[in-house]
Amino acid sequence: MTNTLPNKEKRSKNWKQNPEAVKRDILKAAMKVFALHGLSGARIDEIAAETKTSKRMIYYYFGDKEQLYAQTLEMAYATVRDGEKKLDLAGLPAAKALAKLVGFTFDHHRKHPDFIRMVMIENIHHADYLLKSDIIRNLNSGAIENLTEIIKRGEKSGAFRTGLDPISLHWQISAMSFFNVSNKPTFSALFGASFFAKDQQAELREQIVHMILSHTAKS
Amino acid sequence: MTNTLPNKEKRSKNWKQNPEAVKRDILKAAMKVFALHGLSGARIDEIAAETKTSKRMIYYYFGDKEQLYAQTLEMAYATVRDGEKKLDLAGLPAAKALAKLVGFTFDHHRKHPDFIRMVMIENIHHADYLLKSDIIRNLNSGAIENLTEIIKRGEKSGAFRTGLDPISLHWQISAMSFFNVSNKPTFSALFGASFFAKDQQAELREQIVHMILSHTAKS
DNA sequence: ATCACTTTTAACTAGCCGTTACATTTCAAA
DNA sequence: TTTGAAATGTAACGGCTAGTTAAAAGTGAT
Repeated sequence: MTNTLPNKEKRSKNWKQNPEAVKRDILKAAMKVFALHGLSGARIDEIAAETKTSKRMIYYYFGDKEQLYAQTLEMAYATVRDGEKKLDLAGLPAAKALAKLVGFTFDHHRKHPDFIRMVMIENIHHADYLLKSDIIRNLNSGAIENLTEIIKRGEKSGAFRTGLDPISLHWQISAMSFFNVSNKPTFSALFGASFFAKDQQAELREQIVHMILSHTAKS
Repeated sequence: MTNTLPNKEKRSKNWKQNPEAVKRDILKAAMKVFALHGLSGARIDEIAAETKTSKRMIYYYFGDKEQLYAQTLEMAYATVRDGEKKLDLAGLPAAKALAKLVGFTFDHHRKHPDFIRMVMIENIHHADYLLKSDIIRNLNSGAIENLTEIIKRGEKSGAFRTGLDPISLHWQISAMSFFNVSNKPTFSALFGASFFAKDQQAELREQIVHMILSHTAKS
């Protein structure tokens, strides 16, 4: 090991060669193709064709297909969780905060179908790659902390019934928001695509908010 | 076309060669492997190894991998929908009937993870194969008819609020029952496997029944 | 004995992952 | 300014996997 390695942070400032950008470009292309075809269905050549660079560079930076997939999954979680940070619930009373959170989650999932599909694929693979990633597990504690805080406020103010479990609540919100995107193809094939049209989705959104709120409200 | 075809029903009685049994055997093996690895991830050799017969017979009876997958999907839907027919809601008042239906669906999905995984896989493929299958589409009208009937009774008796949509209701029940199985790997990787332990699942089941009932009840 | 249906054995072939050879460019450091 | 490591491009290839098929033999009704 030589200790005269150039400082990567400094160097990247004025470089035209930009390894980080190339990596991002590859990950973006990989996300597109993996989300479309799954891990085994995706072709490295197709991913390469979607990049500005070449297949050669994929192996140069990521080693093999599985490692590329693993890092793509990490990126997918990171970007989506990053978007969730923009939600600010601080000033609101508990019920309002929860309503906003549910609605936001519903919208957010709809806006990120590729992320949903990555999670679907990961479930097909029994979460093998997620389990290997320390990064992803750390990202997801935030969602629960948010809910824990809201529940606490709601119990104290008397708006919520007692004994609510943040993980169960998160599960319920996730289930309906996730299913709405993940199962759109089969559901609309069986019961009609109109269910996923704009106005029907707006109504569904309100129903879900209502379901969660009436479930958490003091009876 | 020769009209001297032997009567297949009669023939199968004393035959040792039994094409129907071979096909069923293949479909069963295919279901196992497709559900485990997906369409592109599944290996014909692995499917063949799971059968009592050989790889060649798969092609003899099913043509190619895609047709085998398509028929496996049809079988998956058929068996599961068949199991649902055992549910009898005739004598019950609407609210009781709905509660029973929700609980049953939750249990039924849990009992058929391979079916759930086939549907997940089909969603990854944008329901391409489901759309080609007339058989499957016809199978699924039953679920909606059941709900329509329950809603009608509930509205008439005053137990339910008016304006309930059977498809929305079916969506809500499906979402939570489906997600519970489909996303078990990632969810338990992120938030702990204890959530899927026996007692916690029983509690979740009750919560879901409660959510649906309080949502349909007259406010 | 015939003939369609069924089954076995074994091979073929295409595609795709992964690798490598080789040349060139970029930029920091000596 | 020379040196050298890191980064990129082009192009080809090799090996193995896995889907598919050829050919021939077996089975059983008529």
